[in-house]
Amino acid sequence: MKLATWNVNSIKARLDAVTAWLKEAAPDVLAMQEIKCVDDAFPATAFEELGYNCAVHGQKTYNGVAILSKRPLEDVTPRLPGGDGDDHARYLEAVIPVKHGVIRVASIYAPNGNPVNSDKFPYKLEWLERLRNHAKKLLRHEEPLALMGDYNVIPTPDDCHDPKAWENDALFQPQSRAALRAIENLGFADAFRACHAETHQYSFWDYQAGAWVKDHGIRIDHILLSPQAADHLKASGIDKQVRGRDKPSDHVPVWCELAL
DNA sequence: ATGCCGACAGGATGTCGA
Repeated sequence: MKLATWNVNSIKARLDAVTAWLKEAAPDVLAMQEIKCVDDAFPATAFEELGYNCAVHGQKTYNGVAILSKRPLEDVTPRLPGGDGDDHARYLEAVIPVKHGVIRVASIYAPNGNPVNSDKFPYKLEWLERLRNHAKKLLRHEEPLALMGDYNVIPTPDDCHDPKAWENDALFQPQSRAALRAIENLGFADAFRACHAETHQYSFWDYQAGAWVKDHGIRIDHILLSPQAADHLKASGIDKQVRGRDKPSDHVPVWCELAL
């Protein structure tokens, strides 16, 4: 089965781009982030017409995550445990039946965290720690699990064009990178990195300063696979051509293929 | 330099993203 994640930067503004990509890429599951709409405004019908079931955890104007799946979505659960008073819609989890058992998937939109000297940065780090705690519990199921989304973390200097340009940014702080590594170190594989040794492969290019034309990107959208999922990993990729189309999101789809 | 672009809410322009 083919799994994908895509920060669409408003599903309302991106509906045509998303349906076009779904038709050509035909993923079994798509985790979306930054849908920027409430549940009732989510264009579920357009996806149902393409054969997808929808699970939505929306929010007005900001954030919002969703999961599309050709197979049924069961045990749909929004929100990470903990974080009293955190009302951001940044996490959605579901269980999907497969041939022999299930796969559990999550759509993740981690906080940006800028500027570093504001309370947004500790919120980012606390959120990633909540994700780590939850991921640790999920691993106890010893089942295929894919934590997919916009982690807002550049893992290494080789995952951006110019590390100097990012050294003061929340996405590249040592604490942010350590928080992502702490999740991976529980036993997750970065699907793209597991399949590709080449560096400077990006999933985001800023709208500003000609970042796309100059290939000044960063790799911040990741698919983390539990051992039971990674054992079936066949391929992974980044559909960067999508960034060159009309009215693009600033992120592109990242996908992986599992023999499940 | 903290903007450049783009989406949103609302009805001008400030907030947010990364």
